[in-house]
Amino acid sequence: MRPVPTTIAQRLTPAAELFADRGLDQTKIEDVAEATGIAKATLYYYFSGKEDILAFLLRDTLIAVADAVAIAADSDGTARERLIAVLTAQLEVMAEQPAVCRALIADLGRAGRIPDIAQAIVDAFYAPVERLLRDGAAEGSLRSVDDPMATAVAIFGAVTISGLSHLVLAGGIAVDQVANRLTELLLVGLDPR
Amino acid sequence: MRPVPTTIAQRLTPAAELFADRGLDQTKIEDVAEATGIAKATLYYYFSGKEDILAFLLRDTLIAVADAVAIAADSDGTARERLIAVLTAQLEVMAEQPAVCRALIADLGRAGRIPDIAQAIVDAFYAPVERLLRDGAAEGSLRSVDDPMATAVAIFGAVTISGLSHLVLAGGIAVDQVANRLTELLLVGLDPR
Amino acid sequence: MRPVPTTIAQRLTPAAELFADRGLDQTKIEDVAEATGIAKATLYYYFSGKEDILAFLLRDTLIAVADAVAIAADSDGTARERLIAVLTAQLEVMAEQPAVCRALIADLGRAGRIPDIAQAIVDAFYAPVERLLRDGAAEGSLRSVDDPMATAVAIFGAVTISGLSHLVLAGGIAVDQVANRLTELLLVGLDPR
Amino acid sequence: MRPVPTTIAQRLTPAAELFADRGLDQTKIEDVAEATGIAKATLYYYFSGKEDILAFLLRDTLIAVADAVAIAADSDGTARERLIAVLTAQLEVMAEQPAVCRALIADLGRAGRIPDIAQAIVDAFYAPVERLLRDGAAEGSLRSVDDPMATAVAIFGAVTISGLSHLVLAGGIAVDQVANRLTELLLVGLDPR
DNA sequence: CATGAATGAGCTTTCATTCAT
DNA sequence: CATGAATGAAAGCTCATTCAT
Repeated sequence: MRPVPTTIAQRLTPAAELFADRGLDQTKIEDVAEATGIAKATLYYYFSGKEDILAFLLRDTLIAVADAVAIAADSDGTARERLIAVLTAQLEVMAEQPAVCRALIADLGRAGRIPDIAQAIVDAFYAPVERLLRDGAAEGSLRSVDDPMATAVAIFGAVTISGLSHLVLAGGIAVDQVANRLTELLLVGLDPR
Repeated sequence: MRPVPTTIAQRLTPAAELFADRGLDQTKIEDVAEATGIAKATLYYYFSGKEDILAFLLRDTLIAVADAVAIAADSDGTARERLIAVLTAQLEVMAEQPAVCRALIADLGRAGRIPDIAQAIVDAFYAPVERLLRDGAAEGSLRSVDDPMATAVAIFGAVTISGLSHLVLAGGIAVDQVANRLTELLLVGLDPR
Repeated sequence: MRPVPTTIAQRLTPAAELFADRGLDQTKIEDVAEATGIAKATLYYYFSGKEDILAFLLRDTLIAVADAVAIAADSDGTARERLIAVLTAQLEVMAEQPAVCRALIADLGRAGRIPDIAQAIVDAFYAPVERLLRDGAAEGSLRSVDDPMATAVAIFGAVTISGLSHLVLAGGIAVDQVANRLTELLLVGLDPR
Repeated sequence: MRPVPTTIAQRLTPAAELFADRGLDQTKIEDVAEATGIAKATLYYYFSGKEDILAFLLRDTLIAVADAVAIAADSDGTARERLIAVLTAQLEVMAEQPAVCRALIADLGRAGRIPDIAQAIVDAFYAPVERLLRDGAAEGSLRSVDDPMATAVAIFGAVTISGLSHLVLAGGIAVDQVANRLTELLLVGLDPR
């Protein structure tokens, strides 16, 4: 693929909306062309097809997530505190990039099949949480769990589906509120104190 | 739609595999015809199209989930105990119908857009959990949460994404193990005791 | 490929005209559809594409040539007489199927690249002539030549290019006249007697 | 068209290969650009399109043929001797410019449709042979034929198809050998002496 | 003079869908 | 009831072509 000029990359945002609303297959390249104002043939000049455009958008956002998460994960404080910061950071990026995130989650199946993207999901969501779970267990700020990766996956599910649900039903994420509730559920649990 | 004869319904299973593997749009009616051994035109005799076939499969499985969940939710014991039973029941059906469940979750976005199916998801997954959260809070077997529906959504995310992850990566779900880990995460939480 | 029904095969003749006039690439499938009255999608139902349609037509005609030539080659008489009969038969089929033959020769390069067709050309044109050259040399009715295959190729060139030239310039072949002249050139030669 | 600088003209040879191998339509301007190292837009600066590039190459070679043939046709000796010299000269140029010649013959149909080129073919191949046939008949060194032009066409067919066949199958032309065989066939004929 | 970037215009191809049998 | 045959409608993708630099 040719390097995508910023002028093109910037105008691509409306495409995410389209992909999120209708799904990849129900979005015609022509729709993307119309929505972005980029000629169909120009899209093909820079991308190999629809899937490549979606992947480009996802990659971009996943890198943003990974960056924000890395900062949160490497901040000061206990692993417990940093875990909260990480979940909040994840929700924050979802709130900022609603369209791409909806597209990502709604099409999880396909996204997972693009190896590039699958790896980026791991890097942005699973790996940092898993590491914090281990760190927390080691330092005593979090309970030790059997299989940190499996737990990270469950947390990913809780966070992203919650986020998606708010995006779809409420049109946006009240990050602090959602983060608080998720934190309470995941840290304190549902057992009565 | 004409009532689907059992002879047809039974041969439809391979279609779920197809939908799960490639997604609805990447699956041609012709593929379904070939995989099931039912002639293309015959499929059109009973269904209005691909989406209708998928909806038929999803509906079937969602009813199975709803039934199993209803039994678990209405069993004896505290709300806490019944919540565990419900999550286990959900995982059990996922383990029994892996293809349909993969299709359901991988295409969550689209599934949510079929109103029929959206309602069935609510009935099978959200509503019973929400009810138990309320019951548990009332009877004291579960901690009271601010927004039971939001919590139910988070739980749905944790359970289904965990289940999906196991289906895809491990090829199946070790129900008891997964249920135990999820129960621990969701009930006990990650805070050190 | 599906077996092509006779109803379809018969209506295909105008396509040969198109291919002959404009060449394969300058002929749109849509043109073929229009000229034959067969819907574009129906053409794709029976053929894998333009090239396949052309190959079908060529194959058909080459078989006709091969048949006519075989009869001529196996008739009574000396090899010399039968060679004349063969050349005449080749011209006769060219005269009967002008469009396909023009398409064949005008696109010799491409035709030669379809292995199927290349073989059919050998069977219909080269092989029988080569055999007669050998037979004639053996029985004494024809002069013995160094490399009968090379001579067969030269004869093929003289015959087909002559035929093509008449088809294009005169709109048809006066078979007897052309055959006589070619026979004289190839048998008697240009040397003064 | 702008006058083509020699620097450009020289680098054009690989294009002939492309045209010969795939045909004009199956060769993209981009392929030509890549094969020659001349930027696509630069090709458009000097030529009006693909066809024009091919015509340029053909014209060049046809002029070479015409020149070589004119020298042979105007040499000393009987018409019979000069005819042999002409055929040899034709084969010689084919041997020297195999790619262009393959492109010319393989696409005879199209080439004939470019008026410029059609005329050049007549000048290079038909006309000189026809003239020699007439001269030979007049001076008695060649048998008189009914229709010298038709005979010239047949000879053109025998020569070019033989040459093409050797180019394609043997990768080159053993000029003297091929010329000898053709001379024998065309002058002496196949009748036993 | 030469060219990288951008695009308009089409064409092939695919598929969901229908219907006569 | 079930289906093979046929097709309308669409869309992805390609490429020749142009221009600003």
